[in-house]
Amino acid sequence: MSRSEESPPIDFIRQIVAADRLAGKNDGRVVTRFPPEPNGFLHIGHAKSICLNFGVAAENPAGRCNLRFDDTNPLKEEELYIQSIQTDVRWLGFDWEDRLYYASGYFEQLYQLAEQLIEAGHAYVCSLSAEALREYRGTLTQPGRESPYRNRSVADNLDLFRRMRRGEFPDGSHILRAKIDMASPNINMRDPTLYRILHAHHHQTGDQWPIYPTYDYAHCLCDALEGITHSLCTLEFEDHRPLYDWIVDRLQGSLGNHPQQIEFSRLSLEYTVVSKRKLNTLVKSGIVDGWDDPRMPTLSGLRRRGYTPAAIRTFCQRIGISKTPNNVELALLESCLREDLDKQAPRAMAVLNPLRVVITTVPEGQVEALSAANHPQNPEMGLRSLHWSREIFIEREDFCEDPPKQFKRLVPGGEVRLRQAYVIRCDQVVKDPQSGEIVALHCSHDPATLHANPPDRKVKGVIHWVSAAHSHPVEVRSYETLFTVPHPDEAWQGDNFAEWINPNSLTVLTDCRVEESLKDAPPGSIFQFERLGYFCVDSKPTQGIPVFNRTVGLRDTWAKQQQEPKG
RNA sequence: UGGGCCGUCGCCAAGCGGUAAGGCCCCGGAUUUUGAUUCCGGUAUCCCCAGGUUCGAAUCCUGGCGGCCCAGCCA
Repeated sequence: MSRSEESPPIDFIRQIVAADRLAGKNDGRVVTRFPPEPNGFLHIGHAKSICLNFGVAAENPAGRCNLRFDDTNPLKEEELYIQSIQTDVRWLGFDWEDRLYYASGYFEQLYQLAEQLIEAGHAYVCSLSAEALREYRGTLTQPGRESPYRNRSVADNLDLFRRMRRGEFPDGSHILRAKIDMASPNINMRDPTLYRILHAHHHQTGDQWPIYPTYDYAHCLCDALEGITHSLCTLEFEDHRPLYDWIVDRLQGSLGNHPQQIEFSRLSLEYTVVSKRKLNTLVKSGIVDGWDDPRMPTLSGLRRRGYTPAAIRTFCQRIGISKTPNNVELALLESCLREDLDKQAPRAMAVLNPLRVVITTVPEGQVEALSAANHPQNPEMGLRSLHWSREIFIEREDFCEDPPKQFKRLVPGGEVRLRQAYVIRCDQVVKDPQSGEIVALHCSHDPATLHANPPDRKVKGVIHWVSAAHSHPVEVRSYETLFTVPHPDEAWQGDNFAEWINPNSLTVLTDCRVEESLKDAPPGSIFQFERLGYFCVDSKPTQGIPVFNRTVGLRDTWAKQQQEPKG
């Protein structure tokens, strides 16, 4: 565990957990769960919940966190997601050991418990249509009305419910409802639906069930059945807590424990959306390449982009846990990323927009081996070799004929250091006679400057380079945010999202060169291209030249200065 | 005009009646063969507003204002 992950901050949830343990509540046990619905890929918002739930468990002696698929809606869920979710949670660095559960694994128990509720007069079968049900519910400001089926006898309810289970009724013809209070100011308490008829194939239970429990009914009971002590969820479930408690209270005799639901605010991140529905729209509309497109905030997208699990964990720790509505700046995520990558990533040189440079002082055919440190601060990362020869490439923007003030790169007649190599001077600029475009530079090098600075003069600039003959062609994909506005969730109403899509979210550079040591870098491996940023080898197989994804740029104070209007 | 929740620096976020932590961003400066990293230093007399209680309030009380969530047989 890295330094930045040493001491998790004590947020209000951890305070409650600590106080409960001190008070001896739940015999000191701390059991949490991460309960995703397998209807999409996990994203950065889920990471917050995963880090919280697994984190709280890990911080407490004998604490445990279960992974439980909340699979009560077969219409929306798929086996595919079950696999990807497990991959992502493991990748993030968490382990549920042998505690992998499914809400569907409790279907029989949930059914029996429902019969108990009916027998105790707490639930009834309602035969109102969906539309009628809506009318009877009332509105935010007006109370609802009691269903005409509300006072069916226990025997009738039991009979009907059993027949629902046997599959005797068509979808939508009946539901099982809790008998609570149609006049409650909390709409969730107006006789909420517990079971619906759905003749649908379930990815886990097959065609065993023609009825399925709702979230409100299943979630609290699964928690209780698993011995969850602290059921952590996002703020929108706050209004459901009275129902959660109501159900568990009615069935307490059969359950034995009563988990405590605690809500925290969900993550919202600048310039991105974190809603499965909206992410799905981006995928379906072809705006992105898939759920793992490097621009997506999904864990699979972030992984492909080059984000590390440690960076995401640190991020989740730094944003904290609270109930405040938030919109976290991208800068914080990127800062966590750079912090981790700076330590981890071996350095290398790559030129994204090559400009040919002929070193006239190096004879044709001469090659000199140079060695370079893989990390400037960490000698343990070793050395690699580079080859110095007559023709090299430098970055086009590292040369300027008419430089702005403070420009410390290469200019006509001026000197710069080539990183890990010699100081060169630009003697001649070669232009295309037709277009006037600069096609090459003729430079001379100072052979005394390999590991030493010239004693008689100061060379301010250092630029990166690759040997023309020894470097390899690669494609580089550079990314920007998917949206042009910092709060796309607010702007995105209905299907107007196209107007907020950033047309420059992907830039493909096909004429890049990387140094020789990167020739066979495996997919997923990540490097710092010096002076440019962090880049990783794309993990999707490609035919043709290798593809590098730009994970994130280096902090660039020069670029920032250039953009700013003077004064 | 129903109910629930939230409001501390540009963005997160501590604070739990004793006189505003920290991180990110930002601004200086030092070191640097990455305009990177690292390192120093700076940045809320004030905590949505207005009253009140108190020797003392961001923390307690009252009243406002602003924001978010809820009317799926979704989760």
